[in-house]
Amino acid sequence: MNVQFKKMKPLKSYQHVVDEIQAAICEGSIKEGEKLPSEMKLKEMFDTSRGTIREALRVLEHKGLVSIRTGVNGGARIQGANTKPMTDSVAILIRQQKVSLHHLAEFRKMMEGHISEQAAKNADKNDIKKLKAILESAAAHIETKPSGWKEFHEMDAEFHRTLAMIAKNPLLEANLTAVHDNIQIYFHQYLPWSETLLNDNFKDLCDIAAAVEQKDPAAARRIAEEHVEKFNALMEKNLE
Amino acid sequence: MNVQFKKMKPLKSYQHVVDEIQAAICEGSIKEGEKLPSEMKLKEMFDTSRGTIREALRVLEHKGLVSIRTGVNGGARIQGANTKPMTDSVAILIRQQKVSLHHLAEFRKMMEGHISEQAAKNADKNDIKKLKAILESAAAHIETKPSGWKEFHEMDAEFHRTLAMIAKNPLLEANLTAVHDNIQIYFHQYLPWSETLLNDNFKDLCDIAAAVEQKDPAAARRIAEEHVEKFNALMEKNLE
DNA sequence: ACTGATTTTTTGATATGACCATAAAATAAA
DNA sequence: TTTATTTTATGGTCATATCAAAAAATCAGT
Repeated sequence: MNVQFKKMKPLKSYQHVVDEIQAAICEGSIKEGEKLPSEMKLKEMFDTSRGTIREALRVLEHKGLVSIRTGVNGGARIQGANTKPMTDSVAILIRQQKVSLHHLAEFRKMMEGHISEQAAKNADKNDIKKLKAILESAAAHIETKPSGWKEFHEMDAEFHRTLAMIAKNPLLEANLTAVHDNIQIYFHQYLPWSETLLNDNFKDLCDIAAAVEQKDPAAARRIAEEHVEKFNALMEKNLE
Repeated sequence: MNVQFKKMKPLKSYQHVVDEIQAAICEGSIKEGEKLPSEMKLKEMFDTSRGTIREALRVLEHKGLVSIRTGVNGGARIQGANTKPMTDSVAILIRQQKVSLHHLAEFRKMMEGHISEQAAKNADKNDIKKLKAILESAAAHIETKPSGWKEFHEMDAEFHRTLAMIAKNPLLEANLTAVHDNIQIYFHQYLPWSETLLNDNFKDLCDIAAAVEQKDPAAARRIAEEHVEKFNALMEKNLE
C-alpha cells in the first residue's frame, strides 16, 4: 500500500458553485468587467437555493474575483487581479502577532534591494521619465514646508511601486504593496518627523533613480537596501 | 477644499459580524482551538438572521481564521495562523495569467538566496541537526533507485521550508510555501527526470547545508541562487 | 464489566419564501 | 432641457422548515 488516496469529503454545494465560477473566470469564459447572472438566475442554473449562491458569491467577493453592487444593473462583476487578498493575508499574520515590524522590514529590505536592481536592468527612457515625474512632485511638496510625513509617504510609496512595475514582476508588486500597506501604521507611530530626515529620505530616492538611469544595478540595490535599513533602524529604536 | 472625506458606505451586516469576530480573535479574547458559539447563539448575540451569520462564517473560514465542523460539538473553531490564504492569493494571480513561471522562479530565487544567507547567520546546532536529518532521508530515498521526482521534491520542499524556519521570518516562510505550492505543477510538467539531475540536485542541498553549518552566509546565498537558477533554466527551456 | 450496535441530540447544510434597501433607468413635470 | 418622481431589477436581510453529519449517550449481548 504505497498509494495515498485523498480523503473523500463530499464537496459542500456552495464550494461547487465557487469552483465552477472561479474556473470560468480563470479560463476566460467570463471576461473582466462582465456581469455574472443575477442571484435568481444562478440559483436556477445551479439548481440550488439562493442562500447557497450567496455564500458562494461572498467567498468570491473576498477572494477579490468579483465585486457586487445593488440596484438595477447591479450584480456580481468580474474584477481584474487585485492585490487586496494578499494585503489582507499579510495583515492577518500581523494582527495575529506572528509577524512583527522587524519581519516586515527585513522582508521589505530584501524586496526593495532586488526591485531596484532589476529596475536598473530593465528601465527604458519612458520608465525614467515616470520616476523623475514623481520626484518632481515630491520636490514641489517639500517646498511647501510640510510638518509631517503623510503626503510625502504617499509619493514615496508611489515611487517604490513604480520601481516594482519597472522590475516587471507582478508577484513583487503585490507583495510590496502588501508590505507597504501594512507597514504604514508603524511609520505613523514610530517615525519621528524632522525636516532633515525628510530631505535625507528624498535624497535617497533621487540616488536610486540616478542609479537606475545609469543602469547600475549593483549601486541601485545597495542604495535601496541602505535606505530601507536606515529608516527601519530609526523606527526600531523608537519602538522599545 | 483640501480634505478628503471617506465615502460613507454603511457596513453590510455580515461584515460587521466578520469584523467583530476577527477583532476578538486578533486581540486574543478567543484563543486558538476554542469554539465559537453555535450559529443559533451567534444569531441571538448579534441580533441578526442565521443567513447573515453564515455568510460571515464562510468568509472567516476562507480567511483561514476558523474551521467549521458539523455534528455535536461541531461549530466554528479558531485556527492558528495559516499560510493557505496567502497560497491562495498567489494561486489566483497565477491562474489569471498575471504571474508566469518566470515570475515565480525569479521571486523564488530572491527568497531562497536571502533565506540561505539568513539561515547561515542564525543556525544553531539543533538547526543543523534538523537539516542533516532531512538530507539523510533524502539520501536513503536516492538509494532505492527512484524513477521520478515526486518523493524527492517533497523532501526538497521540506529542506527549504526548514531553512526558512531557521531564517526566523514567518513572512518568508509563508511566501516560500505559497511559491512552492504553486510552482509544483511546473516541476511535474516541465522538469525532465534523470538520475544525474537527481544527484545534482541532492548535491546542491548538501552544499547549502554545509555552507550554513560553516556559517558562511555569502556562500550559502550564492549556492542557493545558483541552485534555483539552474532548475529554472531547465524548466524554461522545456516550456517553449 | 467490556464491546459493539443503536439511538439521541447537537450543530451545520440546504431549501423556500417574504419583505426591505438601493440605485439605475424610465417617465413626468417644470 | 433640466429636474423631480416613479418604476423596477437586483442585492440585503429575516424567518422557518427540513435534511445531514457526527459526537455522545444508551442499550444489548456476551
